[in-house]
Amino acid sequence: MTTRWLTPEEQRAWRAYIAASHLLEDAIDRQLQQEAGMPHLYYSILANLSEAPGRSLRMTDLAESTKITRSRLTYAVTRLEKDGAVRREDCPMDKRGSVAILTDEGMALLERTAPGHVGTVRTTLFDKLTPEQVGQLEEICTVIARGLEGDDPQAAPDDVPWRRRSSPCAGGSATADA
Amino acid sequence: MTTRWLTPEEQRAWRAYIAASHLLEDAIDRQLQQEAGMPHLYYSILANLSEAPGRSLRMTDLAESTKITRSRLTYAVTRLEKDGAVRREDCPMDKRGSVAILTDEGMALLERTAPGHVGTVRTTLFDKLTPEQVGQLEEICTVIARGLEGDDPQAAPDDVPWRRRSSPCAGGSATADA
DNA sequence: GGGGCTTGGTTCAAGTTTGAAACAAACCTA
DNA sequence: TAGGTTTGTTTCAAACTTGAACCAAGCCCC
Repeated sequence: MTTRWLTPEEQRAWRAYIAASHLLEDAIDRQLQQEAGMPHLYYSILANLSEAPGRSLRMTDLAESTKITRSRLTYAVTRLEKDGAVRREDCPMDKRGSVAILTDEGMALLERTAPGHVGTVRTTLFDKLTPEQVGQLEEICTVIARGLEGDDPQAAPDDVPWRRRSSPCAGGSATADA
Repeated sequence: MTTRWLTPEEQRAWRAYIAASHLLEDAIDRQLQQEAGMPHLYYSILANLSEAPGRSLRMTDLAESTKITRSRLTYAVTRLEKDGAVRREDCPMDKRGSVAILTDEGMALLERTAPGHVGTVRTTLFDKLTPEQVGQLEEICTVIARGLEGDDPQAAPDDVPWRRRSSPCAGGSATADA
């Protein structure tokens, strides 16, 4: 089949998207690097942990919830562990597994830096959008994400339409990415 | 001033955005790495060059148009030069400057791999959106990007509202990022 | 016409990401 | 229950990114 090129509208949208996502990620990374001493991804890892029951999550679940690869997560958690923001424990239910746990120090860091982060997200993003646009953005992103979720490149064409996973190691807590 | 946290709608939008942008970038990077042997950014650099007059652009202009730092670009162009996709020349008008030029080989690579890339952008993004959503996405991203454009962190508070730059070294050509 | 500031680009070290391989524990299943 | 496969995680080397220097070349202006 001959390529269906992008329409002019699609091209404009695509370019705008690329520009916005680069600039936005840069701005947020810079702000967090300055005030929290870590890039956005690392902050998100802490934020995700803070919302999980017991402020802890198995590595694979954490990778899934932050949308990153397991090896990237391993590296990140290793560093966060050195920083004292996270601690690793063996998973009691599954000897293969390990669990990342947000330490009190990590929680404190999060609480201390959350206002600045939210501020940046606000001024760079939400303050620029109307409430309708916020809704539109959510819809658009949700659709895209759904289409790509658990999109293991090596899954057979009409394989596994269902999705797995759920945490074993328990608790109860709060405080978000932004 | 006490922090204005994100509303529930904003939180949902923000999370969806983070997820979508990670997943999308990953999918596109994987596809391009496979079929073009380079990550998305590098492909974009070639695409940007292909559309510039003379298929060439000064480093700073290229960095500006791809929304990346100069040092990142230097590294990328060095690699693309090794690959034979790009060539560097001294800028005749300004002895400090250097110009990146898309080689015929680079152009051929682009033409060969563009269909696959467009295909991915289509199936992961545009096929999932209604025409209205494409328009909304463009608007949203344009606003965000405008707000962040040339956002040198070290620019004085109410400094330089105007923007500079324009290419010196000339020509004429085509073929887009997607 | 020689300082002093700005601009265009590169370099370097430290940090991060990638993807493939390695491992070990868990899960079949005959 | 041994053997084979899958799953959870880490490891390793190679590639990439970051930010702070650095080095010229242009600019300004007295």
